[in-house]
Amino acid sequence: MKNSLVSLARRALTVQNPAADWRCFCSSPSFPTPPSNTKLFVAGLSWSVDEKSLKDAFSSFGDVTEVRIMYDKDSGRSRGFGFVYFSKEVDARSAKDAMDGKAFLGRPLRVSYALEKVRGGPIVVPRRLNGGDDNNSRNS
DNA sequence: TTTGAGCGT
Repeated sequence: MKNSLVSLARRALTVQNPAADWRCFCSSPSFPTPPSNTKLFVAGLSWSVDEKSLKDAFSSFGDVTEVRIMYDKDSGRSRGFGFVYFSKEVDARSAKDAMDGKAFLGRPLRVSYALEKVRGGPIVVPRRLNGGDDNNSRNS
């Protein structure tokens, strides 16, 4: 019967890719363990710091999967900050807690969790929540 | 060319 073939064809077209639906579930914003905790934002780097030395410094606290330093495309020098990828968030936290504030190559190092990259959207920096131009009056 | 808050192809 032709009707049977049509039904089959319709079914095939209706099914499409079930994987697409799964993708939506996987990219749910309410994911329990965000991988953002494994990415560390390292600032305060000297202009002569390379990825190798940075990785060597952070690899002592855990498994460093990758280290990336932002370089200036014009001058080719490092921008003074980079990103360190850890395999475990516990190692990342240890490294952050240990290397944050420590001097690296003569410069104070600042380590914090990297912000999640958002496509086509401004990066939210929860750092400037402490006011700005107002003078802080200390209470004793 | 030289030193500093920051968040990336």
